[in-house]
Amino acid sequence: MTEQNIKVVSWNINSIRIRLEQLKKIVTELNPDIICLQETKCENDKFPLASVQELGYKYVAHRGQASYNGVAIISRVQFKEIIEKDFCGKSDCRYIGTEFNLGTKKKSVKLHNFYVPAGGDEPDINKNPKFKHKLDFLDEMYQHMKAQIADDQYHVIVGDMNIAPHVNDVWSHRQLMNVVSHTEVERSKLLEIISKHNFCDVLRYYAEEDEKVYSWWSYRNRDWKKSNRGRRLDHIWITQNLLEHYNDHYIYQTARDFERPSDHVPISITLQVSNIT
DNA sequence: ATGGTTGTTTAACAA
Repeated sequence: MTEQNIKVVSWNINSIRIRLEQLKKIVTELNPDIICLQETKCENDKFPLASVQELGYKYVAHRGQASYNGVAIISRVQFKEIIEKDFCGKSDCRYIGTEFNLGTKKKSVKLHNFYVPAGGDEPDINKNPKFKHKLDFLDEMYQHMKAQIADDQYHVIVGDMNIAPHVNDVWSHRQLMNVVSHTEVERSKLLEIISKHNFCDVLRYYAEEDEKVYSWWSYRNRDWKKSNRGRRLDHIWITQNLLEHYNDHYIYQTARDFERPSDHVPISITLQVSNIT
């Protein structure tokens, strides 16, 4: 971290244990102060804490379960509190938050890291309980963030939301409108969380309206770059009071070409925190 | 219209 800026990366790592070398590369290339990870697929006692700390991230908050899900926030900057919450009555480790004190006045900035359920294949709550879980999760996410922002502090919300809300967040709106991640009901629920809480959807806000923005490319395409059938499933949202502190953002598309890559690429935001008062 | 791949864990399951 410079004294001026703080860089936060969000990445669905799809197993932290097999991609530690890639995490190291991302640290070298992007030099983030804080990294939010999803799909760590790693139980708490198997979390590679020492390796992460050797990369320079002394402060670690993580919640994981075997085989599936799991989230982590690793940081060079000390946080003063960890926020843990279960959603939908399940202990499936899809959320973790941390509270920092930043800027000259040591103002509270809360960072929220989400891994929204993918929702299965069939976009019908009567046939597919995983899709119902996804919609229920979004409702609870709405309420959780409503309670969180009641303190009128600074909030950064990141994660794999598993929803591409805008028409140009997918390679073909027409072909994906009945595909889970881009159905009307999911898109409107996600957009409602953003708009009703007055968040800024950073990656879309700083793009042209007709510009395609992707963070994920399926493993099931032979050549992801050639077919370029991407979706913007990963998000960074900030409260309006942080918009004036926005410095930069980045989608690290190069990571999709790593050897044995995750299907998601890291996204980042840089905030100028020195003048937070 | 269908199938395509990956990770965890070892036959499915989830993404």
